[in-house]
Amino acid sequence: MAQYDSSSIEKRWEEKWRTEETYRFDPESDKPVFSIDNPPRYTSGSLHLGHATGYSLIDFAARYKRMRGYNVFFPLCFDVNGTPIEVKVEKKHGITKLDTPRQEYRRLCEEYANGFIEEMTHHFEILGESMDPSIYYQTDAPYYRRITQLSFVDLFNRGLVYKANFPVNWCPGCMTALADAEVEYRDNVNKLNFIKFKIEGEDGDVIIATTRPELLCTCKAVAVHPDDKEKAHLVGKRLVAPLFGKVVPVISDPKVQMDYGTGTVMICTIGDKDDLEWVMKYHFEMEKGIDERGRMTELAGKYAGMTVLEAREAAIQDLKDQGIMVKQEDNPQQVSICWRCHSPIEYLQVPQWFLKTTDFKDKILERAKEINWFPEFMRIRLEDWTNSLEWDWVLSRQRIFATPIPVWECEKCGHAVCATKEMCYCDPTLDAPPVDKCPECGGRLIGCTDVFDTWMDSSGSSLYNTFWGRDEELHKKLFPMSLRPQSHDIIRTWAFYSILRAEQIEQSIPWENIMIHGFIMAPDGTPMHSSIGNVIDPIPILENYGADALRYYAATCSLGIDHAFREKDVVRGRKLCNKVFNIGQFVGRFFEGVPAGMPELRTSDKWILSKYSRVVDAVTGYFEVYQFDKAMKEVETFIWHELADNYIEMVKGRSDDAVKWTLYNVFLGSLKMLAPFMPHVTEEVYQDRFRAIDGCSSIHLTSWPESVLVDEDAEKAGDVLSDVLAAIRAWKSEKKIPLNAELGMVELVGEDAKLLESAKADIMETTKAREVSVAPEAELTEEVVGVKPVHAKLGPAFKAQAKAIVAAVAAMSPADAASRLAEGKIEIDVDGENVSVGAEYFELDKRLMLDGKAVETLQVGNVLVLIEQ
RNA sequence: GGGCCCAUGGUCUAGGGGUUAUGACGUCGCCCUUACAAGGCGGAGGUCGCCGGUUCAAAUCCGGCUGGGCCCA
Repeated sequence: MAQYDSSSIEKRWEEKWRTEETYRFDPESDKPVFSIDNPPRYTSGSLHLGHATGYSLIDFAARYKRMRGYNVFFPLCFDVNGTPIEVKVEKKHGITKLDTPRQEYRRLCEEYANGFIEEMTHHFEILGESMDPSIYYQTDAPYYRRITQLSFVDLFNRGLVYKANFPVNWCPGCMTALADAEVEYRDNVNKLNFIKFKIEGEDGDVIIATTRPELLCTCKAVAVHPDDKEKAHLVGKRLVAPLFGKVVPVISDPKVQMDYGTGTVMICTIGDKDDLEWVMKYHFEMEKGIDERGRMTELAGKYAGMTVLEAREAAIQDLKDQGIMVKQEDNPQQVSICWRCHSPIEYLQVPQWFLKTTDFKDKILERAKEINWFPEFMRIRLEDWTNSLEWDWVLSRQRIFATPIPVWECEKCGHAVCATKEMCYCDPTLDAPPVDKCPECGGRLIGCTDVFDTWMDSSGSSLYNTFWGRDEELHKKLFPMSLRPQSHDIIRTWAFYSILRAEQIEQSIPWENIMIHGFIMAPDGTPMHSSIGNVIDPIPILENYGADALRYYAATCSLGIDHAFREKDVVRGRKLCNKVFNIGQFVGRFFEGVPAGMPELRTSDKWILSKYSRVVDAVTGYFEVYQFDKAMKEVETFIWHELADNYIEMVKGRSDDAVKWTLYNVFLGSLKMLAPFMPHVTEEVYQDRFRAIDGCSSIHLTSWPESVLVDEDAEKAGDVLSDVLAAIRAWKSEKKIPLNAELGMVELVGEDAKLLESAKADIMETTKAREVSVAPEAELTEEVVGVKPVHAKLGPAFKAQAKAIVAAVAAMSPADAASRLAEGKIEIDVDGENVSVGAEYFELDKRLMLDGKAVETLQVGNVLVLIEQ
């Protein structure tokens, strides 16, 4: 009759937790701290199923640690920075950053992003996440940006920051650098030009294919594939590029596509993404053939001043005129264009700020080893990434909605003056520099308009969270943090940069542990994309099934790998809520007058307590290594199948102290183990059934359960008992006898039957038998019905002969084999060799027989159950 | 193309050399039993992606292939 109604119940407890500040981190407390470097949620608005799952996994750890007595630091936080918001704001208001005053542009971005925060905070609440608003932060706030700037000042003063040229996506139409997110693609067909390069010092020439002959003026090399035997002789030679007469080497590189064009490609600075990669890989000197306006530079000689397209046409004409053009082919390609003005994008070198990173590779690898990775293999990804680094971190971005780089530069000599620590937070486009004039040449200082890569902000979260730069004492106490939770796609960014920053600022790891979860896929296992239209909105799922049910699904997602969404698991979660709720409804009546200390227990009580104790140990172990899926399964199986299906079914009719005490403790402990996963339903049951006795204001403020007793004899007896009861239930089911129908006598015979001597009352109550007896063995005859080889012993002892031994024994009748084994060993002929195999290599399946009795018989392990109806 | 990971009944999943391969959902049959029919009991359903190798023994270890996921500044 009773059903668990998630919607009203969840809301009630969420409100209580909020108003009572149940999850508040206490900076004054003496308890050990467990701090979580929670991923600040990006303020994009809608809640994604992946977020719902990811943050629930983190919450499991937070709640578990709280119950283990830790002062848990789990901040509510938001990431409010960067290009995606700029792009959305420009679309929403129909503006561009070029035609909007800087401050106004920032204000619109802030307004837009902040507009989501209330709703997103609400999302966390209805998911039951135990984040603490008292340690709230958002990454666009001056108090957060100050930390980014402070750390930069430190790095700047230590000489770890420098300025150099670096290629960026550049839009000649808008005259601005573009983030990758601002680049769009368009299908296009242009000409692939086959042109002749002379081999230096030889007759003969080589034909290369290029779509960008205007860039011959920046040609750096010609590349062929290492497997290309026809062209192998060219490698190491030098070619003379036409039009400009540049002499360039021939190199071999596996990135060359042998079947494209002639399989010989020219590398320029910089025509396309492949060029970019080669330039970075081989450290070619970068020559600037195209300027910021999209016109050819002086390097292009007679083409200087022309637009790229004009220069290309002119170059093609000249190549044709000189007889260097062999042929032209149509070439379908994707061209990168600006999302604002649709101009083709060029890779252009512009001055950028760098943070020294490659010098720290070894340190980062060392730190990565000091951190515990869950799962372990994720560290390999970080190591591979670190080892593959070819250049330093480009810190600067030519954007607006981010943390300003606190630097002023001399307009005459370019000397850079950094802000003092006291000045931070500051905005050099508004604030005055720390000195009036350039200390080098006395020139005017101009505020830097560049901002930081937002990873500079994000990677400082472990510093911000531990009060670095704000409260030295607290920082000492809190740093490094305990846990970084994150997804696997941002190992090379968030995890990597966080480790780098902690090393550079604190010569330390940022956190002791890192737990990395996978992605939630669409039900068919493919990624969810709004463009495909297969995105699942978690809100209706929350409304239909409740947060605890969705969290149950999250718990089934093992760490490190991707999971297709399974609504069926959410349904299962709801059923588990209902089950737990109903157990609560039912067992409450046992709790009147629960004895304080452990009373005299029956075997069945010891059995469930012993099982329970093992489950507590197993679940605790799984939580310690963030294996929530295994912890969940262990708790669920125990509550549902051992506690409810077996023990409660068995003790329904009892009301003694032993059953009261056992049920109270086992169910309370089980609820507590479930509480991190399903905070609402466990709170409901706790408040309704346990609070008056246990006395805590919330189950989430109680302490984690401990094992009570381990009694192997009771467990064995209990296992036999539950097998016997299950067999009798199954037998009734098969005979179409109602389960609650009375039975005459149940007699138990055999080797293990005596274990059940103390459980006779339980059997009587559960099976409704009028009498239960345990019979002596004498009345039985024993028959061997099977002789099973023990492979684990046989294999190592007999190696290659094992197979023949197994076959020979299988060929004998079980009775025959058993009678030979009864004498100690069996003689077997293996390829003419007489092998003697001892009885210890076999197990016997026995059947116990009672002749001439008109009863139903059930064989349960070594126990023969006789039933008189 | 490179690195890491994944592939197990109809579907999803556990298991990482040694009895009869785990569980959920679905499916079939039975049961209103002093909480829960959103429940209980029982059954059917698997060449553990493919091909090789190591081993007395491979779902499990190794190599290759196929398909999928994330990342590659």
